[in-house]
Amino acid sequence: MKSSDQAIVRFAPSPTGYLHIGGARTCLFNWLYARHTKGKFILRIEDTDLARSKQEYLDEILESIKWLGMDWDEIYYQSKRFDLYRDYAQKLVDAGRAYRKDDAVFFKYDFANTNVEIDDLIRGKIVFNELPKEEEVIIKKDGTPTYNFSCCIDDALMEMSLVIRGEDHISNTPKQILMYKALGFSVPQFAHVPLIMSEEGGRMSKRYGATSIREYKEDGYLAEAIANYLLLLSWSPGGNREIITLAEAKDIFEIKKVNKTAAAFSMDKLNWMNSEYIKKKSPEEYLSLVEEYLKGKNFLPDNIDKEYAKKVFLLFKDRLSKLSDLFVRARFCFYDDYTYDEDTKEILQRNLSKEIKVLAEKFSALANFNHEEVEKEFRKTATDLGLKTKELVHPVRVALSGKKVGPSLFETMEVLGRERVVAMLKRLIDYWGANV
RNA sequence: GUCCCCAUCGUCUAGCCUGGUUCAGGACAUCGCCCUUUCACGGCGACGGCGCCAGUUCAAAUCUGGCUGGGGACGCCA
Repeated sequence: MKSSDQAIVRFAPSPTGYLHIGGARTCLFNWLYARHTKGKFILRIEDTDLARSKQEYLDEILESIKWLGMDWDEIYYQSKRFDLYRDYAQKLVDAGRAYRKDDAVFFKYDFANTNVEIDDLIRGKIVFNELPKEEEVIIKKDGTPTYNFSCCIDDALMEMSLVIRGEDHISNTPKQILMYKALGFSVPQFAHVPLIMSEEGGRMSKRYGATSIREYKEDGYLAEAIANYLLLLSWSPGGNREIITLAEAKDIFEIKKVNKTAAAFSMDKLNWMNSEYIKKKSPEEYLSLVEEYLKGKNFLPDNIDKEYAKKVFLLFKDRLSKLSDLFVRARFCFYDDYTYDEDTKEILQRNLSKEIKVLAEKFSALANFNHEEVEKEFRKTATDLGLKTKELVHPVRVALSGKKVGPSLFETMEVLGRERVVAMLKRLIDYWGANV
């Protein structure tokens, strides 16, 4: 037995789907609690449903857990423990607490023990007035155990000091408590964490955007940001703090501080947090993150100069919500087949062909095409032409990117290079020529 | 239908356990101003909340009850 302050907890995913937001947070809470108490964190794969469990899901779940920054001390597979569950079922049959029928085993609830109390660390005592049925299947006719049964046996045998799981399991708990008692096991403590709701308040579902951790990774969210954001749903480090790493959270995390209220998932806030984490990265870290992210994405043209690409990415670093924003925002730096966005029409209404032509000539004659020189020349030219700087900035930005918004214009020009800048300016002049 | 859980700004939350220090603090979003090369970033500011009704108390966001509202569970799925 471990000393009582060292927790033994588990996360018990079922490989019948990808690791989703809710599961990830339950996992996070378990992991944090185990690490906080210097206890043990067990992964238990609940793959008793042979038809629906898939290797691909298992791989993905494990991958996501690691990606988020967690690790585990032990891992078990329920599919390898079927004999064990059958043995315990047989014990119950022998004791007259269960019976066989149609190859299945039915557990008989002890109704003398109807008032089941749950000792819940988050919610206090929960008392149930009724038990829904008189009996429960514990071994299905195919010989596999049902959830409540295998869950009880494993939580007891693996000596869980605390069962941390979603609130949706509260109603399973009285059934399980009765089984613990029938089996002669001591009943663990429970901590039922609130559910994560969709932005609309209902259940999280694919209809309302990504639900799996994998999808967020694919979309260019950083593991630290996801973990941090998930932590903030139903838990707070206090002191008006929001940005916190797992390593820091581990020191102060208390399961009793998890609140009872279901929290709505906010994509806006996640985006904000992700951008914070991107900004905090050093240029080198950011660049390798982008490189890793772009693998297999087929975004960059084949023979693109790597140094050029890096400069482009750096241009956008502090203004991304997620790495995939690059696909839309930075595309103009790699391809020149873009068209001008619909919302730039207003800017292009005023025909500045003559002025842009002068600017292109000045740029062609410029000794050093770096952003300082470009800016100086740009401002001077605008003034000479009787324009405010910004009257020239807007259309030039559209010329170069097709967009109304973007990074610093002069730095962008330096990165793009003289040749490309001049060519794109001419393209805008042609556009005016064709559209007037 | 039965059982269970929950209830502070639009959203996430601090405060609630141990009632007065709170005409409730922070963050996201929104809006405004400043900076500026547009957006963004940054800075400043605004908007906005203790669901309702009783009760306890000198005093309630904080304690109690009811109501209302939201959520969950009722599979030989997990």
